Amino acid sequence: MSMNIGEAAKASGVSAKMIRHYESVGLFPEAARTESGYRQYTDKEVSTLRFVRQSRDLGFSIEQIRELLGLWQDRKRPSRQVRALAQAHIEELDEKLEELQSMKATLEHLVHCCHGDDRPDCPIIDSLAQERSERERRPVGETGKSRRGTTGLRAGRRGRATA
Amino acid sequence: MSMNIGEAAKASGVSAKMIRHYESVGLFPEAARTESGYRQYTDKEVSTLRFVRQSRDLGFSIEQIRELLGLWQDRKRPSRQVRALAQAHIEELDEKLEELQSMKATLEHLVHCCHGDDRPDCPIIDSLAQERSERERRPVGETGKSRRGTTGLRAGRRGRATA
DNA sequence: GTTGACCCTTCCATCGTTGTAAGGTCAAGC
DNA sequence: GCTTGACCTTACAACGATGGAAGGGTCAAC
Repeated sequence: MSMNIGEAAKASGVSAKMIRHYESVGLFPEAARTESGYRQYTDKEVSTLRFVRQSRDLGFSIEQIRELLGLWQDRKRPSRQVRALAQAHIEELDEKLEELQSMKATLEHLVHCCHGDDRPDCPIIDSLAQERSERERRPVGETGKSRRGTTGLRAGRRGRATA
Repeated sequence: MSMNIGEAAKASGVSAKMIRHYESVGLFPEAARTESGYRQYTDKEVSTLRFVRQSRDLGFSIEQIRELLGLWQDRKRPSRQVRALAQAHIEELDEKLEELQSMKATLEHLVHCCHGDDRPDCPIIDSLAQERSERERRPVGETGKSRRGTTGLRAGRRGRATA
């Protein structure tokens, strides 16, 4: 019924490290402690940890999970809110997917063009070295606010892969 | 022919900030300086910056770009090497794509199941709260080395999204 | 009473990029 | 000459989620 952090980690699938981290950023209320300072977890808290883990597995951010937890614990939540959150996340995923797919398509095209032998001639290198007109890059700061990257590969992207 | 960092940034599409950063991590030789310490760039260096930028746009990491730059500057490189680098990167992209697509599919299924109205009943929340057997999660540390996450969404993932 | 498995906190690293702070330089206008 | 503003400099912190290590305390078994 009551367990140390290691056991809670095993039972929930969230590492002890991350349990402490979630507590420190307030995703979790501080756990009860024994006299010697060990954190103690109940089955209920393990369930919450499991909820967090499932959400992480679906790619939700900490902030989104904070909202999801709130909705979960609110028995009167309108399911519309949950659905909207999920829908918004799908759209984020779509943006990332698009960007990755665009990169992949460009790379595949280039790889296809490159004979890949002992000769130095290489369209991949040539393409990377090639100048591109301003028009081929999305202008910087077009929205006024610097748009965050969407792939997670990198922050602050503003271009689009082109062959 | 010779310009300050701001102009080089504009001409290459790499921010002044990042130019300094690339220099500091040794992706670049240190730029020449004026008496007062301002960095000076030639057109040739701007070309290199442009090369870096194009590579970043295709999602190559700094280390990969380091290799690409080496190959670019080696006029005798075998195109095979460039192609292998690109191919490897495509495979990385594929891993990320798969993970994101898996998340998206799960979310879409859940969103589809949720009526999304004023009622609190919500299969999305239910699914997140649901316990999953150990078998449904990839065991931790299966390869001996903790495998790095592939999405960039998060580090150290070990699970797979399931509906 | 020692050993080993666990727990504690704090700091550091990753990755690429942006932001901020606190200052120096330079060219133009007055 | 002096101010102004745009530019440059460095150094530091932040993001996001996680892992790792250092340096210590606790607990149960032997």
